[in-house]
Order: sequence, then structure tokens, then C-alpha cells
Amino acid sequence: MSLDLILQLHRATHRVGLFLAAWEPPLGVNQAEAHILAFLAQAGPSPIGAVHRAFAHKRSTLTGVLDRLEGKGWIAREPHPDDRRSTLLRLTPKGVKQAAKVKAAMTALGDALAEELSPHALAATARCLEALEHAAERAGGGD
Amino acid sequence: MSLDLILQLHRATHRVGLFLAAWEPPLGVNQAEAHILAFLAQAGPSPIGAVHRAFAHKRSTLTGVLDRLEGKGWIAREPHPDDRRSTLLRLTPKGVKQAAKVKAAMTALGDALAEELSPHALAATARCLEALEHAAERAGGGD
DNA sequence: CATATTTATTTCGAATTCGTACTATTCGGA
DNA sequence: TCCGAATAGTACGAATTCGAAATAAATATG
Repeated sequence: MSLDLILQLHRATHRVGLFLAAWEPPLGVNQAEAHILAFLAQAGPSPIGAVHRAFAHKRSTLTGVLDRLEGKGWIAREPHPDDRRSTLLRLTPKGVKQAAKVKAAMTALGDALAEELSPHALAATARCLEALEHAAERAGGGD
Repeated sequence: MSLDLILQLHRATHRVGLFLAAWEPPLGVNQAEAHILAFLAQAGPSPIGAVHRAFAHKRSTLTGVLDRLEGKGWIAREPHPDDRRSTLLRLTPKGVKQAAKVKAAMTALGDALAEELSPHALAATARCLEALEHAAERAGGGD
């Protein structure tokens, strides 16, 4: 039954958070911060809106998270060259190092997963999550 | 790359929350409350620990959520007959009705998903999430 | 061109979640 | 039986997230 899948999704997300929190040595970031560092490391300098779309946080929540990351010296806000409304986020050199630690932890989890499941199953999951996002977005919350 | 899968998981979870928040008529519950109502509707009266294990909330968070659900008259706390340390959660008649609304919304999302994906893909995803939970739990956070 | 609308982001107070410490009960041996 | 360890849950202050309103710039419309 597909209801279970949604409950399971929630549980799995929480467990990922616990995993990151238990990583040794401690990462010093919470889940939201970790995700954003990993995202910027992968996507390069990005406007805040792109990060927002990538995770579906509330915008005001994102402002707070970015404030913390900036306060720790891991990201910098710079004006967007093409749109003066927009802000570009860039990892600082310290932020690049921190993002590498986060990515190492997340990759370790991904690798543990890859040991248990076939690439085919992983690809099927990625498609399913994508479909879930689209279904949820169409039917309901565009934020 | 499996790192993306984890970011995607987070995004999908948030979108499910937005979907539930946008449901008409409004459900009057947040995501945590919705999940717990759905769980109790499916599992029947359960000790708090079972709910905790089902979602990997922090225990203190769960206490607050249950307080709210109890305050709204949707669940009742009763002593566990076999273990005096433990508390049994039971849906009230009002809670059963509320849970039905929540389940309807979640099932609608599940159905939209089922239209796009084969049962096989859905099953693969369930297995993958399960594997992810196990991998995360083994390596890291037991709470 | 004016101006209404949309897009991008922040501010601020309220609601939620979390971490730590604490009480109470059960279990597993000496 | 007695005691230490493990399990079940709560209290409370701190940190995080959220919702609503506000600001500012770009875009569309007449």
C-alpha cells in the first residue's frame, strides 16, 4: 500500500539525519546546513532561489540557515551580476573543506546503500522520488 | 551518484509536507501529527516507543506532538497493561475521523504516484528506503 | 511611460523541535 | 533479595523552523 511508502520516506529522512549527527568526527552542522553545503559543492555558486527549489525549505527558514553558514565563514553572499534582486551563494575556501567532510559522510552512506542494492534498484528509487515530487507539487504545494 | 539520492530524499519529504499543508479542506495538522495519526490508524493502539521507532523523531519532540494531539482530543494516553513504565496511545472516535481525512490525502498522493510508476518500481523504492534506514541505523544513529 | 504584478529575499514573533537532565519501572545477574 | 544497567517517558530552556508582512527590483500591461 502506497501510504506506507510515505511513512517510510519520512522515517528514512529522519534516519539520515541521525546518521549525519552521529558521524565521527562530528560534522558541526545540522541536516539542513549539510544539505546546502553539499548542494553548493556540487552545483557551484547558486542564487538562493535555486537552493530553495532544491530542498523545498520555507524561504524564511533558508534565510536563517544561510545566516548561520555565513556566520561560520563557510559561505558568502554576493550580489547576482544579472539580477539585482537576487543573491548569489558561494562556498568560501573554508566552506569547500567543510563541504568535503559532509560529502564524505553522505557518500559513505550512499556507498553502504550501493552495497545492498543494485544500480537498477537505486535508479528506480531516484525515478520514484522524482515522480513523488512532481505529483506532490502538481497537486499541492508550490510554496 | 548516490549523494544526489540523499538530497532528493530530503526534497521529496519536504514536498510531501507542502502537499499535505495545501490539501483542501485543510487537515488542521502538521506533518508530524499527520504521520502519527496515520500510523495509529493502521497499527492500532501502540506504545509511544513504537511510534518513536516508526518515525525516528526525538523522544522529547514526540512528547510535544502527542500533547498537541491529545489536546485536540484525537488520541488518548492510557497505561500499558503489561508494563507500567509504558504508555499506550489510542485514537479517540474523533481521532479516527481525523485520521481518515489524513489517510485520504496521503492515499491520493500515493495514487497519483501509482499512476506514473509501475508496482515494480514502487516495490523497488520501498526496498531501497528500507535498505537506507538499515544502513543509516547500523552506521550511525540509534537515537 | 506609469503602474500593477511577479519574483527574490529578509524581518520578526509564534510554533515546533531538539538536547540534556530527570523520574519511574523492569530486567539480569550476584 | 538487592543493585546496577537498560528501558519508557516527561520537563524545560535553547535552537530551529515557520507564517505573515515588508522591501526592493524586474517584468508585463495599458
